[in-house]
Amino acid sequence: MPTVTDRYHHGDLPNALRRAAVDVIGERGPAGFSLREVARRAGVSHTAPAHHFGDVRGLLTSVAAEGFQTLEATTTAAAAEHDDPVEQLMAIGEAYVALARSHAAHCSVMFRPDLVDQDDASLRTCGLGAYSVLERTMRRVIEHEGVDVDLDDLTWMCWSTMQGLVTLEGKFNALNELRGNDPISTRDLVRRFTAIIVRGMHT
Amino acid sequence: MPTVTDRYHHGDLPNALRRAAVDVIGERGPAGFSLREVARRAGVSHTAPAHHFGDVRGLLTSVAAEGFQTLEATTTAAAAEHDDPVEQLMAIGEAYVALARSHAAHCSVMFRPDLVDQDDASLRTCGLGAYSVLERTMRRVIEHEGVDVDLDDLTWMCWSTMQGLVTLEGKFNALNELRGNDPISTRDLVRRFTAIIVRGMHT
DNA sequence: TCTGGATGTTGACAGTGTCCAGATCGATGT
DNA sequence: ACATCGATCTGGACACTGTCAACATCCAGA
Repeated sequence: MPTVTDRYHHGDLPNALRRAAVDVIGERGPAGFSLREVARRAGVSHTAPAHHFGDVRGLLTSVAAEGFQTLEATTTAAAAEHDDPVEQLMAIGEAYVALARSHAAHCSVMFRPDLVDQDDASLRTCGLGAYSVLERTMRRVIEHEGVDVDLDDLTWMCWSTMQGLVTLEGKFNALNELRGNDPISTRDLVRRFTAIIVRGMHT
Repeated sequence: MPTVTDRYHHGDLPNALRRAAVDVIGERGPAGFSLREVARRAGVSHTAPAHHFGDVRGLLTSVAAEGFQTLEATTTAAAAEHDDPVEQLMAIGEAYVALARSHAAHCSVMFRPDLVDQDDASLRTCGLGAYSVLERTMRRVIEHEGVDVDLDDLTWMCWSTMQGLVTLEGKFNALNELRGNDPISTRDLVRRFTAIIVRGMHT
């Protein structure tokens, strides 16, 4: 009985290619990405990906969109475990930095305009979905704190801080080690940063 | 009389290669970078760069280090134009986002572990130099505000927020446009984010 | 002066993305 | 049942890439 990979028509090649792409990026980084290597791992000819994604950029765009989808899913789930809005905000932050670890390949592509088609409709939709989770929570935080501040400002500041933390984490740890300090928990850092934002929104 | 580029020995090839590399990255993005194209623009054979930078990673590492150097220089100059520590902090933030525009090529490489040798000694030195400018100013802010908070925490939060702002700026503007809002000045955003951090450091 | 090391060149090799023509399959209509 | 057509996949080709080895050129110090 032929398995699904033996057949001329793969069956679900797009998903298989996405998984292979994530593996390759995870091992070699986005710079070492190779479309042919991806095809090889999916057990398919080197031109097969083009029929589904057009272009290397198309495949990476699809990976990025998948990243935003799981970001929306995990942050939604994390927020749902708390009632207090501030705790929800912290949980979202923790989920964000956790995702940067568990899905490093996706995250290393999501904000890279040179690798991804920023105008792709599904990418924009998925990005917006992830944003609205944070925005919804931030709205509740603002109400809970009873302050009068711009929702978009706060939402973007929160996202910026988390994203910056993720990209600078390496340098942060390097400096910490250089100075002989104890290693710092990124989760704790997220909580302290979030606390500063919440306090700082009061006039 | 032969110009410097006519001679067998270029004279200052490393700098010429760095400049060419910055041009290429600026036009094609870090993903479209090509060592041969850089050599072509410098008017030199395709293997010449190897003698100065070893491989492509070496050249990009050098570009990144240069980026940190000019970051240190511009933030230092920006801070020197004010006396009030909080104003200095804001000026540093403005200089940071300005650098992301004026030196987009450098910035698109500085925090990319897959493109750059993070263990390179000169890169680490330059990165530390840029960090210490922000740290010095943040120390003054903390004293000025008379609060008792961890200096490293605040410094990294400030850097994270600025860095996140720069990488998310595109998505931010896209959403803003989608909702039909007026375009937002990134400089104003930096000032508001900084103000939140300064307020939030009070217990 | 000559000699060694730094600097730059040429040629080669495997690997890459994309285009093109063709092969194979599955669903659809008769 | 069967022909057909579009979707899916293959193989070959092309220009381009990074790196290696062997060679050429030049400068500086013994």
